[in-house]
Amino acid sequence: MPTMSDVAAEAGVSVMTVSNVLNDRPKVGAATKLRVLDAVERLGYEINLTARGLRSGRTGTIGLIVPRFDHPYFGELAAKLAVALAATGRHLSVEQSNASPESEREALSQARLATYDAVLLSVVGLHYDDVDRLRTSKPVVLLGEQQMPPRFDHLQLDNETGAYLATRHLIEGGARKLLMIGGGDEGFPSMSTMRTVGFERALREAGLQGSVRPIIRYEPADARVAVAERLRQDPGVDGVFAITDQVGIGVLAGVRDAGLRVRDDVQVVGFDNLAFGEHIDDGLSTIDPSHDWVVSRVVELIDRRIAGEQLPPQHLTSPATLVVRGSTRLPG
Amino acid sequence: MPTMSDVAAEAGVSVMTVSNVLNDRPKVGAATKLRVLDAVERLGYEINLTARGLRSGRTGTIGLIVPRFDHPYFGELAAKLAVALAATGRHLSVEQSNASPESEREALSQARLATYDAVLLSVVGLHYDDVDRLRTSKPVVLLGEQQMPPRFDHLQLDNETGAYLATRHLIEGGARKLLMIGGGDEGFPSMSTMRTVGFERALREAGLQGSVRPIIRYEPADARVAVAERLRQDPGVDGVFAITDQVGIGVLAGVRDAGLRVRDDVQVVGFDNLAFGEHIDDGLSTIDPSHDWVVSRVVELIDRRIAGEQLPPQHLTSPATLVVRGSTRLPG
DNA sequence: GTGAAAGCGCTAACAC
DNA sequence: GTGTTAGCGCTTTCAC
Repeated sequence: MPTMSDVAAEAGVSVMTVSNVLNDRPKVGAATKLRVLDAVERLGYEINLTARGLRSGRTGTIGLIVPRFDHPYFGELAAKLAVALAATGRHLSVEQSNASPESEREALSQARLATYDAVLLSVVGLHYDDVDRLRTSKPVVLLGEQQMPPRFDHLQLDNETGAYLATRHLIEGGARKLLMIGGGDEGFPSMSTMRTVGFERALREAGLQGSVRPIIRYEPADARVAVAERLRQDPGVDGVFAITDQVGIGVLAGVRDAGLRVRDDVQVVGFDNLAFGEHIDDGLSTIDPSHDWVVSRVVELIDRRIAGEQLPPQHLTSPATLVVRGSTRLPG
Repeated sequence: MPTMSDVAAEAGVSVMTVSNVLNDRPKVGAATKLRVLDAVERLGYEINLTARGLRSGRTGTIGLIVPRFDHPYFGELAAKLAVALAATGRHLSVEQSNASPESEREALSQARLATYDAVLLSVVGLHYDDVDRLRTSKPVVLLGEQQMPPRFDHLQLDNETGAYLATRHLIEGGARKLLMIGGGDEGFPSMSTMRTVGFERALREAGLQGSVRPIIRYEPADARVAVAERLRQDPGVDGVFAITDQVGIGVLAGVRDAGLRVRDDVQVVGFDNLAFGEHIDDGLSTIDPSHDWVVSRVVELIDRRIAGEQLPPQHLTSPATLVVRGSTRLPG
C-alpha cells in the first residue's frame, strides 16, 4: 500500500503538500495540486484513516449503538440517520450492544467510543447506572425512553401524548373496554410507564375503565399469546393499545387466534409506525415517532458538539402523531 | 485521557510491560502484572484502539456492509453475525452502502475497508464491476446472489432449489395457475434470474404453465399493486411465489385487495423466512435461507483468512429449506 | 521477564 | 504556497 511519502516523492513535493491537497486546505497552488492528484492516481494511493485518526483525533465517523440489529425500529432509524449524516460528509457505523454482556461492556467502553467523533446511544435495555458510568471525551447523545443522567444530551419521544392519542382514538371509534398490552408502571419513568400513563389519562377523561397486561419481551409471539389469553378470559374487550408495533403484530394475530375480527370486534393501535404496519391486514393504526424530526435534531446537535460548542445538555422530545389505518374505526 | 506511559510511570515499569500485561502476553511476572493492573485501575486507563491499530495493523473489528439498514433481511443476518463474532472475541460494525452514490463509493473505498480486519460485503445492488474494482489488503467475503469476480470468497443461497421447492409446494397444494412476483431473467445469474429458473423448473416438471411479473423494487407497496392488478386481469391464478418475504407481505395484501382469500383462493409462498412472516395472517410460508449455516461458515472463513492461511477462493452455497405456514395448503 | 529504541502514517505548528 | 520538525499512543524488534 503506498503512503503519503510515496505520493510526495512521485509528485516531487513534501508530504505536507500532499496532505494539504487531499484535505482541500486552501493554500495550495493549482499546478502543484494537479501534480499531486496525478501522483495519487498513478500510485492508486488512498489515505490511511487510522493514521489520520491517531494524529488529528477525528475520524469522520459517528457511532450508533443499538440493542439489536434485528429490530426494525432501529433499522429504520439508522437508515435515516445514515442518509442525513452522509449529507454533512459524515459516516455512520452501527454496533449491537446486546449480543452478550461482554460485548455490551465492550461497545460502551471508553476505548471503543473514542474511535468515533460522536456516539449515538440507543438506551433501550440499558440502565441509568450503565450509562452513568460512561466516561468519554467524545460527545454522546442518548436516544430512548428511559430516565437518564441529565449530563447527557437526550432525545426521546413524547410517549405519554402518543399513548394518549392512540387510546383516545380507540375510544372515539367506539371502544368501551380497553386493554393495553405491554404496559405497566415500572416505578420509574420508562417507556412502559409513560405510555401507560397516557393510556390511563385517556381512559380517565372518558370515564372508562381499562386493564393493563404487562409482557416481558416486546415480541410478537409473547404478545400474541398474552392477548389471546386475555380475550378469552375477558370477552368484552373491544380496543387494544399495543405498546409497540412489534407487539401490535402479535396482537393482530392473537385477536384472530381468539376467533375475533380486528376492528369490527376489537380495534387495535400500535406505536412506532414501522414500515410493515401499512401492509398487515388492512393496516395497523399507530403512532408515528417523527423519526425525521429526531434525525434532524441529532445531526444538528452532534455538529455543534463536534465543533466544540459549549451548550447545556439538551433534552428534547419529539412530537407523536396518530396514523389511522384499517385496524381502527374513524370517529362517528 | 491517560496513556500507556502514564500507567507505566504509575506502576514503575516500562510501557512495554504495560503493553505485555494488557495483551496477555505470557512473559510477565505475576507481581508485575498485579502492579500494572492496579495502576490501570487507579488511573482509569483504557487503551487507544486507534494507536494500536496503526501500529499493529489489526483492529479486532469486522465490517459488514449492507445496502440498507432498514431491510429486515440484513438486520436478522447482522444480529446473528454479531453474536457469532463476539464469541470469538471479534466485533461487528455495520455500514450502509446505498445511502447515496458518494457514500457507496466511500464505504467501498480501500481507505475505509482498511479500518477492518476483514470485510463482509453484501453485494445486493452492487454490480460485478463495482466489486471487481475493489483493491484491499484485507480479506473480503462476499454475501449475496449476484455473479461476482471469482477471486473473492463468496457465500450465497441455493436460490434455484429454494424457488423450486416453493413452487413445487404450491403445486402439491393444488395450485394449477402460478404467478411469480419479482421474477424475470436479467440475462445474468442474479437472484431474480436464479429464482425464476427454479420456479420454471418446477412448472415444467408438473407440466404447468405460469407467468412471471417483474417489479423494480422488492418493496411491499410495489408488489401489492402488481399482484392486485395481475389477479384482476387473470382471475384464475391460484398460487403466487413471491421472490422475497418483503414482496410476499405485499402479495398477501394485494390478494386481499383483489377480493380473494389467501390460501383458499390463492396460495402464497415467500423467500427469506423473515421473523414477521410467522405472524402475518395465518403465517407466510417461505424458504429458509439457513442464516445460521451462513454465519458459521463466514466466521470460520474470516478466522482462517485473518490468520493468513492461504486457500483458494471459497464459493459456498447454503441450503434452502421449505417452511410451511398458513398461506399454503399441505399436499393431499 | 523487562526495557530501550524505532517507527506505523499522518497532521499541527510554525518557519521560510 | 511549501517544507521542516515533532509527535499522536501504541507495538515490533531486539538487547539484556
